[in-house]
Amino acid sequence: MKEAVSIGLSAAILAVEGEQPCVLVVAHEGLHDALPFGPFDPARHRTLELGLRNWVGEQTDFDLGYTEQLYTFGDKGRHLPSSHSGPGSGGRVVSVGYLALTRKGREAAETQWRGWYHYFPWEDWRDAKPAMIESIILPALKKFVKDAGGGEAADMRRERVNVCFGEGWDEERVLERYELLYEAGLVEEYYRDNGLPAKGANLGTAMLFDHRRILATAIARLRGKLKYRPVVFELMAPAFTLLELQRAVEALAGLRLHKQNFRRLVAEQGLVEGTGKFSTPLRGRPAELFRFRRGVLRERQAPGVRLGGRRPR
Amino acid sequence: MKEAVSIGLSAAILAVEGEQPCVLVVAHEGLHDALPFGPFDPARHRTLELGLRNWVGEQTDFDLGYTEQLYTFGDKGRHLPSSHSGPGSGGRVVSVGYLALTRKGREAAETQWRGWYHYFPWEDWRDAKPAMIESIILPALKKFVKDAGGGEAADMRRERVNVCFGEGWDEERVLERYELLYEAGLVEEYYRDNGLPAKGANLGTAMLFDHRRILATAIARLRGKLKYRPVVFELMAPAFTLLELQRAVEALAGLRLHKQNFRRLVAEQGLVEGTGKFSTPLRGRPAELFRFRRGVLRERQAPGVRLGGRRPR
DNA sequence: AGATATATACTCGAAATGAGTATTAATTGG
DNA sequence: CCAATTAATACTCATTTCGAGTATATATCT
Repeated sequence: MKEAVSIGLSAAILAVEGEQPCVLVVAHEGLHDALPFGPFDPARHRTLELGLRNWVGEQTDFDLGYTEQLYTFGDKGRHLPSSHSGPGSGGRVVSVGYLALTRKGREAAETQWRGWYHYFPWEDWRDAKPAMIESIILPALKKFVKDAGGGEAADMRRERVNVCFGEGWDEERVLERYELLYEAGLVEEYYRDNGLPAKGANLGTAMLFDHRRILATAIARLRGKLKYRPVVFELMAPAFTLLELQRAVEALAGLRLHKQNFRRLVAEQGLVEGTGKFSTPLRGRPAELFRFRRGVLRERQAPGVRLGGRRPR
Repeated sequence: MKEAVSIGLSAAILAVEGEQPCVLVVAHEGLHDALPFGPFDPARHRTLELGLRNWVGEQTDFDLGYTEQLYTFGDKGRHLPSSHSGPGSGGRVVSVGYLALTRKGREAAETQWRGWYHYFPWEDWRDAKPAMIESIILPALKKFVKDAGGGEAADMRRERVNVCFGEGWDEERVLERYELLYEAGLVEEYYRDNGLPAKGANLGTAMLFDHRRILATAIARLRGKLKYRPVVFELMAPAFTLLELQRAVEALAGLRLHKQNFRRLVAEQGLVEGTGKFSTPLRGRPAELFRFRRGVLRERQAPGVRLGGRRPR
């Protein structure tokens, strides 16, 4: 090895508050939002995950509950310009991204929670299909296909556009969509990474380095996992009503669910158990408070909240 | 960063031949089988994956088709003893594992294909539930639970044993099972990594470093992906009969499938299309040859071979 | 011709899924 | 107190999917 390599650990720390899914960001250098990021020090930490937990514990007050490694990025040029490689190091930074789930609490000084649809406004289909898809994204992607100049390259682009934004919204393809918009020059990072002057539509809020890509990976992974592992409960208070649970799932998935079927599912699967206590809502009938039933882990194969969502058009 | 870190890239290169799922290994130092492994040189390679493709191309004759990053391991002490850290480096090795799918071809001199159930004999349920589960694994794990001395620690172990080897075989939990057997001292690597004299049952064939763990991760990922992405076709010849396809899926999943339902599924999903040609088998009625229908990628959300397998007891 | 092996077609009941309607229990404004 | 409103909860129903068969067709081998 001739060039020094250092390892950076980035974490997409996620939470839900009511109907809003959030991510913990640091207002980095006053320029771009960034994910909490720390170096891995092999002298101090036995494993990568322990390194992560260590500096997250130092920088914020969180107890990371569930954590999961996402992906290791080592790109030069693209999302990681070498001029910003990291503190005190001249060489390459390889960054290992993590997903962490937590309950919202008091954050440290420089960090704050932000709704993640600020970064991915096209991903929230709860109220309706986001208008920007028809008005901005699809026309721009049509041009992107055209610019390939016909032939096989154009076919591949057309297929990607269709898979990402065509008929049949697949809520899990968050990363694929972001990568497509990146390549089509629809997000700010594209111009920044390539040293070009910004032009055209810049969709969503940009982030530092490749952090938006890591966040996209995290959301995609979480949306997938939701369906076959009871991960939502990491984000919920110890007791909750079924509607609160549903709203949380909807927030994460970016879709509306059918209420009656949702409760049937959750109940039949044995994911929750009643506490006997009831909520005291401002209006409407009080709902029973439920808690997560740990037993499912033993009993069922894939205990998750399968979401047969409704996709508005 | 005080200590030097180097990045190693390991690849689990998988193929299927008839009924046998294989992995490409190098007979390393005459001691243990190893996965093809190479250093990442940041000076030469723009991305991690390009680095991987580069030296795999050098060491073997393969064109890696589908590749996917699996996991980045940075453990000290455990699977990566620092005395074997890698060529010419004194510090830690962080290893990035990859899954690659290919069609079996002529391999290079030092490499060879081996059936992956040599390393994980408990994972092959095609003929019957492997006898070693009842005769060796479960008794040993029972002792492992007992050794925790009751209380919460024992409960957690019991739950893990139950999830991994209890009622309801989940073919995807390959890594979880391997990790459990490791911790319970049922595989050779446990004794090697901890500098202990080997004792008790050593299940399956051991591999170098943490390579068996990476292979377990690869198999788990592949078994999962099978169901919602048409990855099997990366392993098949351009034309194949439906039974050949089924045998390949069964080999990967380690389960038997219901023939009539399998073809119904594959046909209804539009995963394949007939070529009009027919096989000329040694005995029995000739079967039509099919090819993968690329179109599905556009049309369907999760085009995979959903396997409602039969699990013998 | 008959045995054997495989391909392919079709059936049937059970369970899961998607989309409702109906009813109940609370609050709020008149 | 009554009607409107909001939300919880119960129940229905058609459709699809799934698991497990039976039945029949088309080869080869002896």
